[in-house]
Formats: sequence, C-alpha cells, structure tokens
Amino acid sequence: MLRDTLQQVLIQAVEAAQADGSLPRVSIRAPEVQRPRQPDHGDYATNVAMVLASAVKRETGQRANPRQIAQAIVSHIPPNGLIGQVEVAGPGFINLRLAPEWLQRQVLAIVQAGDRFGNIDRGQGQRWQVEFVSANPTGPLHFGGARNAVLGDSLSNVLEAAGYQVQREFYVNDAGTQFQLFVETLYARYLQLLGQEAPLPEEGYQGQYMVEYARRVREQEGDRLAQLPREEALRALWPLARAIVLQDLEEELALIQVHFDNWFSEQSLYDEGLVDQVLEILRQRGDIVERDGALWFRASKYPGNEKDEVVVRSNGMPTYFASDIAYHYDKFCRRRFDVVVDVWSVDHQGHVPRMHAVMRALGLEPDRLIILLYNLVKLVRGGQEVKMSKRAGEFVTLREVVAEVGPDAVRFMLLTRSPEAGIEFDLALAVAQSNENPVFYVQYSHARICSILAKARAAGFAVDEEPGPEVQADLQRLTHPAELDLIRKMLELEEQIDLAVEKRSPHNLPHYAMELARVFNLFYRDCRVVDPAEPERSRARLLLCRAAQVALSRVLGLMGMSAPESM
RNA sequence: GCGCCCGUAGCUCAGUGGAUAGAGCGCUUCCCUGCGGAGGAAGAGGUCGCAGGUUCAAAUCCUGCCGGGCGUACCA
Repeated sequence: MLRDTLQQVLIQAVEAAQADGSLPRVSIRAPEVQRPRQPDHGDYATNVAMVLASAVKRETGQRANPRQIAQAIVSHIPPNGLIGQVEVAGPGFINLRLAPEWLQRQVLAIVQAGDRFGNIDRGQGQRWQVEFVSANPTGPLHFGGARNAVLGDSLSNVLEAAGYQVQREFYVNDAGTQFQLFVETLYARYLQLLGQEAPLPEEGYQGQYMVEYARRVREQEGDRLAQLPREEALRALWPLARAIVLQDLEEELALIQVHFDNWFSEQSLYDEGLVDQVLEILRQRGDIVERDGALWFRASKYPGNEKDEVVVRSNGMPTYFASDIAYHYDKFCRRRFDVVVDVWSVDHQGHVPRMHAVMRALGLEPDRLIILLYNLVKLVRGGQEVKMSKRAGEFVTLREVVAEVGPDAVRFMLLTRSPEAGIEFDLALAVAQSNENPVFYVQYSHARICSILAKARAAGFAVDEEPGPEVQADLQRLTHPAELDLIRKMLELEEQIDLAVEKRSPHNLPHYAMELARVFNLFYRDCRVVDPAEPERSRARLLLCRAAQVALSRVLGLMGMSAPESM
C-alpha cells in the first residue's frame, strides 16, 4: 500500500539521520502515517518526531525539540518520485504531499487495474470462511436477518479484495426441535389444503406463508403424503420442507445481492456421526464429563467461562451446542480453514466465550475463530416499534422492506452503521427519504460519468480502448486542484479496504463512497470534460472519468450495490 | 447482582491518541441560455452523558458514577 511505502521512506530517513549523528540513536516503533483531517496538513502526516522526542527524553533524560527532530528527518528523506512537498508543522508533525506528476500517472494505473483496483495483498491467499445469516430455516427472513446478511456479505467482498480466499457459508439448522415443529406445521397446513381436519401443533408456526409452502408441497406431491401414516409422511416431508424454505431464503437473499457458496446442514453432522465422534474426543481429554445424567462440556476450565455447559441432556437429546462443537471441528480440522468468521446478533453474546473454550479444548488457537457480533435492528413505523415474532407470524420480512425502499437503499442503510451500534430503522422515514438517499448520490455520479463518456464517444473521442503508456503525455495536463483531489480520493480505496478488514467491519465503505462521489461532482462542476477545442486536455479528463468510473463501480460492488449506467 | 455493548448537532449516525469534532436528512439564504440540478455555494445548530485520572496531546485509553440495550437456561 501507498501508506506502507511512505512509512518505509520515513524509516530510511530516520536511520540516515541517526547514521550521520543528526539524531540520537533511540529505538522507536514503526512511525505512524495517517491522513490528516485538514487538507492544509498535506496528504499524509506523521507524528514520528514527537514520538522520537519522548523516546529521547525517556532514554537519555534530555529534552528534545520535536520540531528540530522533524527538520532533521525531513532533510534526510531520500529522493523519490512519490513525495512532492514536505513541511514541518504544529508541535512537530511532518506533513507530506504527493507529487502531482506521480498522481497523474496513477490515472492510467487505475483504468488498467479495472475491477481489481484497490486490491491489496493483506490476506496472501489465506483461506477464510465467513458464516453468516444462518437463520432458522422455518420461514422467510425477517428484517433483523438482513443486517446479518449485509454485514457478512460485504465483509466477504472486502476480504476478497484484501487477498483472502473466502467461502460464504449458511449453516442450516435442520436438526433441532424448531425445524421439526416447522415440518409438523407444514404437514398440518398440507392436510388442511386437502380438506382434512388438522390442528396446527402447539407452538407451531402461525404465519400465512406456511399455507403458501403447503401449496407448493401439494403441487409437487399431490395428495400422496396424505395417504401415508403420520410418521412416514413427516419423514417424507422433511427433505421437501427443507428445499422449499431454503429456496425461499435463497431468493430473498438474492434480492439484496447476497449469495452463498455453501449451505451446510446441521443434520449431516449427526448423519455422519461427527457429533458423537467429537464429543468422544473431548470426553477422552476430560473436557466432557457426566453429571446428573447429562453430559457437560467443562467450559469453566477455560478463561472467560464461569459455568459448564450441557451438551447432551439427561433425556439423551443433544443440545444445539453439541452440534455447534462438531460444526466448528469440521470447519477447522476437516475443511482446514485458516480463519473462520461467525456473524452473530448480539443476543448470542453468551455463546462467544464458550466457543473460544471449545477452540482451546480442541487444541486450536482461539484467535482463528472471529465472532462478529452486531447489534439488533429495531424496526419502527412512524415512531411505533414493530414487534417481531416468527412463530406468531408477526414480522416484517426482508422482502417487504426491499419492496418498499429498494435493495440498494436497504444495503446502504444497514451497512453505514458500525456493528455494535443499534439501528433504529423507521420504515415510514425510509420510504419518505428513499429518493433523497445518499445511495442515489453515489449511483447518480456513476451514471453521470457514463453519460459523459457517451457524449464523448459521439463527439469522436476514443473512450473504450485499453489505454497505453502513450496517454501519459495527456495526463500531465491534469493540474487543476479538483482533478488532483479526485485522484487522491480514488487512491484512498486500498486504505479503506485495509481498514474494513482490520476493523472486521465494512461500515466505512458507504462513507467513503459518499466522499468519492462528492469529489467527482466538484471536479465535474469545475472542469469541463469534453471540449473539442482542447483535445489533449479532453482526452486526459476522459481518462480521469474512466478512472472515477472504475473507482465508484468498485466501491459500489464491494457494498453489494449496482452501478447503474443511467437512472 | 454480575458480564458485554452503546451515550457525539433537531433526527439517524461516522470519527484510526494528534492540529479548527464530521456526514446524511431537516432548517435558512443564494447559484441554471454549461457534459445529467438526484448538483453546487454559504449559514444556523455541539458543556462529545457526568466527574476524576494517564500524557507533549483524550470524543478516543483507565477508574467511578448516571442513563439505555443485550446477555446471564438440561433454549436456539
């Protein structure tokens, strides 16, 4: 990354200054290079002189003047084509400005990079799995699940851009009592469709969508299942029920551009005997013991846990935790992912230390399991909270919200907030504001670029060819402040990707997208692109537009949103 | 009770120990015989919950308190 390069340059300067005695030899950590808030303070700034000054005081007891140290460092910066102006400012900051000639050259590099623009090599091909959504397969996704989907998917996009190999997985809880209840409800609805008296199970799923699902069963099976004895019918219905609900979930998630590489069945862990196997491994290690007729995982042996946890109840039924242990064993020990990210809503927080205890019990480094917790979405309509319960059939589905406010606005709104922040989502407000949404500001800028390019094409400019080194001569004409600001902002993308991975949250992306669109609009205001009287400058600006198109389209893509050519 | 998270502009929220704390929406006033006005410019609006501490420097780190959310099952 550019920032790393600058950091290397500064390290060299410090070492050179120490070598010739301009600076005392004290050791410090790698200097921080950051982007100042104020544009007057340059493109990058470093506090290395201040850090060095306090290190000198600590090691030698002598007071050192940070500004003098900064000056010494500055005069030892090796020559390079990257840095233009350098200045010492404030209490001892060193402010760096990128050379305009270097910035101009980056326009070509951006266009050539295309949809790989902004990629970094942080991950170095490590295999990561992101498991997200994993909602109970008992009906449509409610809106809270949409936040999980948006977070997990955008994080996956960003990880891929940062050089990780990512698998997106949905864990299908098709083994527990909830799914059984779902199948029984479906069976009752199916019989009702065929005109039979069939009460819904106690605590069954009340929602109308169950009737729709039953209709699909009847379409596929006719009345065949009604002829079978109840137990046999339920067994036959099981795979059908699963397929119907998963298809529904898949379609809903596709509405907001979320797709999974793998749908992993909880039941398969039992069918393969893996749950028993893994519990046996832990029993042999003394991490699982019998007490009061139940099997307990001895979580309290491990940090952060105060109590043990039941894995097999005294009635012989395993808990969800039992299959979860086997599931994570499978992820790390059989499928051999380097790192696994689980995206969970904050109400599962109590489960986090237990899972890390499981990691230790299995002899795995706990840091390889990253559990990303996100806060709840409180759905409000006109100031009134909308309560959600899937079993009672009272909930707002992702499908409904997408129909009201559109997929891109949904993604943008859910993505903009940091995971730990609770979101209050007012449907009435979202609909009212959907035309004034920031997402359209970004997309509009992209569409505007397409329109400019079309206009240029009509005027005879070549805007579709692969540009080569010959354009460098034209690019030197990009000297307007708005042009250089646009280039600088585009070059920030790799840092934004790095930051999102570092924070394990992509919520900085929408903010960055807004800024990128803004600097493009400022350029558009100040700089006429297509001007037949100035062909060289027009060519340069058209290339700049193409670069901006690449950058906008890339950031929209990372956020899982479309980059429309017209709106 | 204990644990985790949150408290920043009227509202919804960003903010990486750094220089003058930001955005969107809303509000006020301006700018179209110019490539797409879904745009741009200017402005009002803040004791960063409160009080201490750490240091060259704190919205950011530490401690305590006050509010709010979540968790604390042989549930998932």
